[in-house]
Amino acid sequence: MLEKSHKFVTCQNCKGREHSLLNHFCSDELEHLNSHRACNYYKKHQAVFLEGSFPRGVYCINQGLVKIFKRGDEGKEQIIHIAKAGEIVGFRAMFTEEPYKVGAEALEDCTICFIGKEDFLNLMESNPVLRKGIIKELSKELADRADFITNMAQKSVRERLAFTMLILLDVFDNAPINLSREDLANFVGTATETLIRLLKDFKDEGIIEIQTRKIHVIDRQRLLSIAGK
Amino acid sequence: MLEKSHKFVTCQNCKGREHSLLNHFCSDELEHLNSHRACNYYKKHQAVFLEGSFPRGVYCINQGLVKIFKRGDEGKEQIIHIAKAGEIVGFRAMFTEEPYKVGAEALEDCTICFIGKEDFLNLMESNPVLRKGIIKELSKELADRADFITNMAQKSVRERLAFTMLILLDVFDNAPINLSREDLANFVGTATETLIRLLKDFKDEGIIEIQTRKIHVIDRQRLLSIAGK
DNA sequence: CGAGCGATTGAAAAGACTCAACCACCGTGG
DNA sequence: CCACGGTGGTTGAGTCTTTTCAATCGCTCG
Repeated sequence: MLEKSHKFVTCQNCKGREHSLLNHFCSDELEHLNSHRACNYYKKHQAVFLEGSFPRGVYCINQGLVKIFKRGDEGKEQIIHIAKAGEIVGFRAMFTEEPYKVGAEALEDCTICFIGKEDFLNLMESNPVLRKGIIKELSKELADRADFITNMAQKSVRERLAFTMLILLDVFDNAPINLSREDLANFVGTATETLIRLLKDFKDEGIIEIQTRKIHVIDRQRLLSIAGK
Repeated sequence: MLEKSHKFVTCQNCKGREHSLLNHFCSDELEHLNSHRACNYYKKHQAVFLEGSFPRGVYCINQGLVKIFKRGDEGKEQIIHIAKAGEIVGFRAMFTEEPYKVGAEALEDCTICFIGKEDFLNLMESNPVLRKGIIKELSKELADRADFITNMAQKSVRERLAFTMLILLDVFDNAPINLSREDLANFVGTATETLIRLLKDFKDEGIIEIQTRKIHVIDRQRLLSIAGK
């Protein structure tokens, strides 16, 4: 279905937009935005943009999940963020005028709209609300990452796993978490084997249920207390 | 000296400004900026702003170093950044309209100018170059933090120490690094004891020289290769 | 039905942390 | 001027977490 449906996506009918940075537009602006965008279909595992390449615009997720990650020296991925419908990805590097320092890849089949750099910058120039929204968003993410850094530095893998699962609960809208063990490990920042052992612990403690790949969170409260704070 | 000198600080004579976000102003703008600012003296260890308090403006460092840190659940600090002369600190939380998620504290005696929230936002509103500079800065820091996260997740303490020392080499303008062992450990993200042991290793390997508190980097190249990348 | 990749388990080793004790430097007050 | 107390720095030993490596299992897709 999704393979074709991207042809019918518009800003006007975009579900994600309501909760996004682009939610305040009047219908004229919306039409303008809509006419400067092109929707594409991305297959699971397909790259949205590559670490090291130059930004040509921004990507607005209409449907699906996209992981934002960085490769360490040994090639191991560290997942920095998982973006869902409504989120715009790839605009940070655009502002720095440097190549992407992170990569983005579809975690599942996605429909994603592209807005060219010029168009997007013009939009920002003429639209103070969008501008403020973006600045606010950048600032929020900075705070999130300060948190992330602190967690990485001070928490055990078990605590970080709990913390990560809480994030994923939100990303997956309380539906079962559906990620490869490797991606999960790369988000938590641990070895895949360690992650698997800890998942088993959580299962034994009745915090989660596991269906091969899918993880159901049973006891959210418990996760909160393990994650600390 | 410094105790009095803050009374004579102006935007016009501020050394740091040249390399800062506020470097492109014409003399009229500079005068305007200057008249909306107040310079204060901060003693070593004095708080610039507190985690949890509400931003009332921004702090522009005229002289000295300021650590930006976050407390983990057990109260241990994680240093996120060390800001030096010319840097503006505390504007991120201002944009989110939420309390500070990090704290800031003088690492040495400092002179720091304060610009009120309203004034600073007005300045941004009327000055597109400043605005773009800020957005660019926020984006750059996001990329830096993605790096930081990846380092934390994937590098050994030894590698992180090398990486951190390279950052500090810049912060201290290639002068000896002068931080408490605890602060250093809290920047690297490790226990103080572990940090001390690793410093000794570096010393034994001829990479650094230690004078009680001060650390001289002898072999920058070596640090680069240990840090990886 | 077989190949192959992702998931899982086990055992051993390494890295880092904790705790406890000790040292050294610095400023204070007698 | 020196003894004192305190903080920050250093060292050692033991422990625990986490990683690594190797091997096995079991889906899923062609």
